[in-house]
Amino acid sequence: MASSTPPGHCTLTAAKPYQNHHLHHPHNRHLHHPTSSHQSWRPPQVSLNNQASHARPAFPCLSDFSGRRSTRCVSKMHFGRPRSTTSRHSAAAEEALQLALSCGGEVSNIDDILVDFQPKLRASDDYTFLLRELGNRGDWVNAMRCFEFAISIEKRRNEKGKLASSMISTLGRLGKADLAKRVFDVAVNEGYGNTVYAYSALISAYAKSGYCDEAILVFRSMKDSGLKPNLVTYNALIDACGKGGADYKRASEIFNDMLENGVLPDRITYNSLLAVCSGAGLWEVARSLFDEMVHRRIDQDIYTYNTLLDAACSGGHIDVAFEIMATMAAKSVFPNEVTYSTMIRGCAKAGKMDQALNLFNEMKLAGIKLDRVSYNTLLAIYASLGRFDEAFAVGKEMESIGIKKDVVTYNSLLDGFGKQGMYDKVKELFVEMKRGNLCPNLLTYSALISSYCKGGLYKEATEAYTEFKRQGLKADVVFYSNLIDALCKKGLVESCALLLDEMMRDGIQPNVVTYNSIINAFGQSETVDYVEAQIESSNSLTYTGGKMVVKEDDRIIEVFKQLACGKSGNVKQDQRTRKDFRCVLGIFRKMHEMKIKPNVVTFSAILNACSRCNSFEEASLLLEELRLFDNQVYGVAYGLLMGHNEHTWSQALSLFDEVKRMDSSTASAFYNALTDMLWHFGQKRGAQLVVLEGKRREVWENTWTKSCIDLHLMSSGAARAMVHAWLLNIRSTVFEGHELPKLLSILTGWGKHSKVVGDGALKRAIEALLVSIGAPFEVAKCNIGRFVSTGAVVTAWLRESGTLKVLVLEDDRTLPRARFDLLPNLQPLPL
DNA sequence: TTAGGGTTAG
Repeated sequence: MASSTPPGHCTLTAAKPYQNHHLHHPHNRHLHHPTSSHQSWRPPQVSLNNQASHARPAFPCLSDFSGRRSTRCVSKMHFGRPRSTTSRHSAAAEEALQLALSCGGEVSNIDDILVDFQPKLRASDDYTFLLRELGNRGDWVNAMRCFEFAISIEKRRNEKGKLASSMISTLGRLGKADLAKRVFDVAVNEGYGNTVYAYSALISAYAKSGYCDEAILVFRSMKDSGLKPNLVTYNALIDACGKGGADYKRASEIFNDMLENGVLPDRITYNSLLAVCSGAGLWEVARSLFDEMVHRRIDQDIYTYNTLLDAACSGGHIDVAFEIMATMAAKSVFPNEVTYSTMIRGCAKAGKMDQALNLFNEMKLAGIKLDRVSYNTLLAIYASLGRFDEAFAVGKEMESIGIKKDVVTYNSLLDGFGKQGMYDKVKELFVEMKRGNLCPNLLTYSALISSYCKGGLYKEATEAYTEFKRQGLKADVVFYSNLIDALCKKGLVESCALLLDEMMRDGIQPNVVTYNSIINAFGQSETVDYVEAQIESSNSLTYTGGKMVVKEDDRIIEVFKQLACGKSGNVKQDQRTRKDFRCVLGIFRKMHEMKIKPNVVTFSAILNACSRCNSFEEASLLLEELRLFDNQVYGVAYGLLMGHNEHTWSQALSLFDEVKRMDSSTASAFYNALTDMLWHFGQKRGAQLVVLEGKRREVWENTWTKSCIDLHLMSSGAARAMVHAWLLNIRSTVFEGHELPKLLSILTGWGKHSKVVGDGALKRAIEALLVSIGAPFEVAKCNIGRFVSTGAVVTAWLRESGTLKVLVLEDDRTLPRARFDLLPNLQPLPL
């Protein structure tokens, strides 16, 4: 029977792609000890060690069945969020600011204003106000000018220190961490920067730019200087752990350090810890922290809730997120525009577009004004769906209320048009955004270059990449993964191997997404020779966490040039299967070596590669070998493939329990891949059992009624197994003496959900199946994605003597003999 | 000192 808890030896966690740790006992064990002091509490612990403390299974379990589908990194941050301050500035400072703002940001003007106002401005308060306000408007040049002027006239060390801290934090908010460091260094050298405030501001500046290592170094040097970190310092440092790669282990170490040093955590500490969990995909830990906050009587605020909701949405728990959102008002924390855009994005990611759009209406009804991000979120949803008219309408509405399209708006549009293969439109928009003086960022170039590669426009890709480098932008793991995926989808695995090599040379560690893209390319690739050699030879290039080999030339340009010339090797068709599978194993080994945990997507990718392979021996050998890495996951796939029903099924149910915790699209991809593989190799009964288990667990929404079966979210194997099950189900209705509905429908869609838009592969597979079993259905006149029949015709067919035989599925292999009597879930289908 | 934009399966 299905168990609600995973087996003891199984550690399926929800960690971010670049995290390799396992999480032990995520639930906070201190919740039941109300008398324990802060010092006795520790945040839920994470271990970097893969070895669980409890008994080891016969085979290790190394997969990370993370349901997390996206990551957050600092490049997404929009800098310069205005800061609300309780200012102690004078009316003269206000006047000076207005004057500075009205004269267009010329440096000479600000100098004149500063000189003119000098007699009226009051020490650090007024200058702090001026430089902060200028900074809030993005004008860091004049803010610096103002700071330097104030420092030059100020004699008191204390006041100079205040100015320096303000300048550092202002630069930090603007993402100018390097400049902030320069200000800090000068301040320390000149004897006014050695304060907790200056150090904390610099830590925060590094945090905002995602430089966690640097923030920690500053923290250490602060301690070395004899300064005692305070609450703000610790909070900023924990924040750095979130923004610099969602490192929960580090965050919890800092938290412990904080407690040991007698600094009590506050609401912001918890909010920052929650943000780390959200970024790391540690939903359960986030929930424990939230409970801990309640228990500790630390008030929750809108940040707490919004971060918690983000963690829930990112973990695929959109229903839980709605439940939490519904409790907010009772705590006098009212959803704001951030709450809504978080939830809307969560819905959109989970494929619940109707709910996402409903939330927009709800937001308007609640009188919450849509802001820049809300509009961009809505626009991105439409753009991602290829609904460009609606996306542009949102853009217009946004502009009509005075919010200009920004770089995020354009990034969404570029991405959307790129995904639809509308490359001319991509080019046009890129020109338009530059004409509007918008500065393309890493995300812009990532979308642009990947789109061009997808479209085979390598000349354009080269140009865009050259421009990207010229801007001084640095590629990150997502940039590379996106590019690698685009090339993999074209079957250019050779080029991907080069890029993989290049990114490691550049000191960027590939993550599970990078490798999953490469695995996905197998079986549909043009060539595998080269990648195999690369995977083997890149042993010496294993990432060590620091800077790696200094790059001599740019291999990305080289790759594009080769592609533009049409140079990509080919391997004879008959050599592919064997090599492909050896390669998948090689990649798996490499991931293991690099401590990159395969996840559920890896599993689906491998099974899909098996489904593209015509050799049962090769596929079973691969799965058998993969059991050495993770027996729970690959043991189930292997067992079902081999027809080992007895123990496999109970293992499978445990695995399905794990999958149940993930979001619906992740879960359905898993079931789709598994059933496809089983169907492909003739394990049709097994495929049907899996698909029915998926149905029982509501993996696909509203799969069937008596009159209709909806297959549009299924793979062809899953759909075919499901059609058999449905027909057997309605057959039992007929034999029980009930009438079938007048009209029966089989929905396949027309390929909207397939990788190739309009491909219709599912429809063709179902059509062939219906023909082969003689089912009397035909394509509906008004909907090419629907097969229809009348109840009477289908009843007559179901009553025919030969129908039952064609509907009941068998496995090609059943070793040993299945013992259905022991397993209630394996009861034969109702006949 | 804390919250909402980009990559894999489908």
